Amino acid sequence: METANMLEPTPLDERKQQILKAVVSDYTVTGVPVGSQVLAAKYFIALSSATIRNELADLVGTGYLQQPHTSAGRIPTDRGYRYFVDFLMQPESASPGVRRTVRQEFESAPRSVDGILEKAAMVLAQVTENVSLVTAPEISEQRIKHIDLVSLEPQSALIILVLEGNLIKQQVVHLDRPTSQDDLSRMAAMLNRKVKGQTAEELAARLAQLGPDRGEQRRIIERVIESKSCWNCSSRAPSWPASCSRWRSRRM
DNA sequence: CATCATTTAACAGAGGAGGT
DNA sequence: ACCTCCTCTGTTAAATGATG
Repeated sequence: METANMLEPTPLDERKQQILKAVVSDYTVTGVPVGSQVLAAKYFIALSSATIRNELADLVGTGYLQQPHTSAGRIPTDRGYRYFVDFLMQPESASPGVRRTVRQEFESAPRSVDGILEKAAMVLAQVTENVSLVTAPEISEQRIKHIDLVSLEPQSALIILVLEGNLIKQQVVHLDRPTSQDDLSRMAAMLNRKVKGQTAEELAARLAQLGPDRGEQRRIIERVIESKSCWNCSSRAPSWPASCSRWRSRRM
């Protein structure tokens, strides 16, 4: 993976896009590096191989293609495949049969996140006839949109955490002393000012800066970090459940 | 008409495959 | 190991087309 190049796609003009598309298509079928003459003969009859070589050299320069050795054709890089999938590949619409299967399966799916993930993996494997892996979003990397604190009992409160993408997490926190809803609301307002837009990592750094005298605040921030680190852990005993890691998938 | 950008053909060199 | 053949590349000068 060329991580440095994967960050931002370099814009390509129409012809470079068509050449990249042809290289990826041809290479995925033949498995051999694609040369300028092959491209000129099969895909770009109106262009000379020399013109295509110039374009290929530019595509190598921008990191979309690579050359195994000096006298070989070009093969797509990870970045090239990424660009192909994101911008050049024509998505195929699902057949009526597949649509029917998906609809039926999800109508009977459990309502829990875990159940939905499991059902998604099963349906994907069924319709593609391939092994499938599904994972929940990486919540720990998502930023906080809003925090709310609701009094449950004098010494316990519910933390409601709204994350990017409108994901909502809830956690119960035990308080050192009886605290009114007014106090919790003030604390929530203060927390929103301080932690809004932060990730779990940034939150942990802020936690380290808090003095020992900020007991309640510290406890709440700790709970927020715990909430963000797990997709569907229980509100009383936060832990990473085995089922969370069982389904992992990545975009291509 | 001059200038600039693009495209093309031709050439030399690099590297792989196969034969001896 | 060496040679030959083939394929492919990069470079360069010339041709072509667009623009002011």
